[in-house]
Amino acid sequence: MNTSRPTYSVIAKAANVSEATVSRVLNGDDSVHPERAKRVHEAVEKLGYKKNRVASALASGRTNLIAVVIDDDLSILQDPFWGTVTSGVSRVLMENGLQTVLMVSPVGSNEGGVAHYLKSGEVDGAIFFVLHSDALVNILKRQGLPLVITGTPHSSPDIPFVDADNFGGAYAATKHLFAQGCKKVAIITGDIGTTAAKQRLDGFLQVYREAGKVPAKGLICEGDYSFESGKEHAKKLLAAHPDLDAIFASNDLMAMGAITYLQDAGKRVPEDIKVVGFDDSLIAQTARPALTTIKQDVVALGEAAGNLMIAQLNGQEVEPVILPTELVIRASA
Amino acid sequence: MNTSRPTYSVIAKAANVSEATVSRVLNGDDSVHPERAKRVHEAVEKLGYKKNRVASALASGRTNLIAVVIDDDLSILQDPFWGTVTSGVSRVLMENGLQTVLMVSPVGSNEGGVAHYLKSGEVDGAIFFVLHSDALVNILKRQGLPLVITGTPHSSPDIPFVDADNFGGAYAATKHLFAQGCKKVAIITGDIGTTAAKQRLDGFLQVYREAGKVPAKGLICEGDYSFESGKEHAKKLLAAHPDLDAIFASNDLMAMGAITYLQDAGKRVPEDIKVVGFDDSLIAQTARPALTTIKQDVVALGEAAGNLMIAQLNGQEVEPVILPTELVIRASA
DNA sequence: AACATCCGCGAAACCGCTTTCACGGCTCTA
DNA sequence: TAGAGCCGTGAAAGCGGTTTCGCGGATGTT
Repeated sequence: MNTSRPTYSVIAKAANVSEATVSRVLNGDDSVHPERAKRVHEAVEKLGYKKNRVASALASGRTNLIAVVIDDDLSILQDPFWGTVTSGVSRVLMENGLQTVLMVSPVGSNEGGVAHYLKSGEVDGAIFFVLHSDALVNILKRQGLPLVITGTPHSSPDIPFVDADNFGGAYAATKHLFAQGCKKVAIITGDIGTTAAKQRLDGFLQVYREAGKVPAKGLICEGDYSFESGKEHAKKLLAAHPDLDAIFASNDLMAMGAITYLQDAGKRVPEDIKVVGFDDSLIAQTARPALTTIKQDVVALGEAAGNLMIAQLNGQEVEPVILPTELVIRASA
Repeated sequence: MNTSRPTYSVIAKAANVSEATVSRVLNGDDSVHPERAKRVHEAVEKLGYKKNRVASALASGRTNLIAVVIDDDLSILQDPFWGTVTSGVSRVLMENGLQTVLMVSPVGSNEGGVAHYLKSGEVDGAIFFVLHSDALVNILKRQGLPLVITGTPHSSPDIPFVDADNFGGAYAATKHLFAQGCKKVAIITGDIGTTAAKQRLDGFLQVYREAGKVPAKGLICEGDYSFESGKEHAKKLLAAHPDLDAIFASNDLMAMGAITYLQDAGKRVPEDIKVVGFDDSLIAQTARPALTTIKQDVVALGEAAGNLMIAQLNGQEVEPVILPTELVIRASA
């Protein structure tokens, strides 16, 4: 910055008031006489004044920065899911005069760069994605930092979170397969360390339970959300259960992996084996056959997270938010 | 923040030195006697001191914040491409002690929130993605803000940028199709308002030129990077040119759209018509047939952008970076 | 031995805004 | 009409670092 910008002192002189008054006017304190307020506004306008947010942050203790912490390595942003959530968050925050600071890094220990940054009071709040451990979150909570978790936390009941209705989605997907007449329905779960994967498995099991059955041995496989893992488990499933007639995969990518293997193995989808995914991502629409899947409103998820943060900053009590999911029937089941 | 953290004054007392010395030690000024520096470090360690970055920013004029500006609406982050670039940027910046401030918003005018924010000196630099207009960039440039553009700028020759070798990639893709014996090769370009789309078209044309031919009328169509647009143009192409034997699409999504239409129209890919995409995104790998495409190292793109920013902050002269692209041969061509 | 240099260090000003505090002038009550 | 209570306002003290400036002593030069 070579061109120095005006400060309060300049504005104050131009408007013939004190700096304190300038501050009051610019922060919406209505105890200032309208006439003087008007003079201040005019001076601001005329001189093209922009408040220095850093100085403001130092003096007030509010930075207007919210951290979005993605507790994972970089590859995670290649999944459009988190990119989309992030944009939702970012938009809501921006509308409320807050900026989004993005931190993509395995949080792991409580002493890494991210932890350090969050604890050093440079942000007014933090929104976590893909939380692998509650340790840091609990520490921050204790420090009084407003927090929101996207996805269901493991063991921190008192931290506000937003999540999709994983259980309901998985239930609907599995129910749909049963309704199509499938007898032997398998599930490929996600990384079972995540609560979402667990909830989806629960939804799946619930359908079996209501039908008075239990899934045969080997029909429950633990994947890791990757294309390869879908392929691999489809192979194992088909080998162990030649009469398999449906697979519910915990995300679209694994569903695609499964379909790829099944087709290579000479099975027709959906005629021989039906497949349902989860997420309704782009690949679900471009796949052949187009993938039947569970749609989550990902932008809404981000917006909900942002709104939960705003509410907390305003001192409101907040409740966890569970967003509905929806079965999207396409060609694969 | 209820728990108040120690300040320089506390550290200074504990180490029995002045605040100035504490500052010097913590900023790596090696003119301090090792013995006293050691005392400072011990005090810092013992008291768990963390520097307040806001105060530091105010005093030094450096915020350690770099804006990543995506000049588009939210939907853009649903394209994993930008998410991936962002992670590359973020990692490099973080390694250099900088934080990433994400701003997803159509920049458009020079007076919106983003413009305001950038001009108010709260970031040490800005990296732009998907620039639709050079107006704001030129203003910021004039203010002396370090800038990096990801993608080739329209008309700002003096602003450092990073880009993939679009021309070379398109050239390789088209050349490959010719080498496979194709006679009638069409192109579906991206939004021709973007420099990348233009460069890809140029690469395509260059191959024709070298072969001493010109593409027949109607073989060049302008798409918009969407799946639908790929479908639509494939339809038009096939209608106008029943003997078409290859399509080069400017991104994978349009390539997939084209393949989808061709297959529905009873054409076999690659036997009847070969298709090449661009990006090597996830769908290229999951597609059936797997898509032959041009791979760009997207993470490297982000890292290059980050490094260009770091270099500028260090006062180094920087040159634009063009990253190589690579033909990935799969099943579709 | 006398004088110019250099070096490590602390005092203090400063970055630009926020917020407390107290003061002068007014209105209100008894 | 004197005392209490309000209100709009400015002076000034921070917020927590960074950086300039100059001092005292050690070193180097004739």
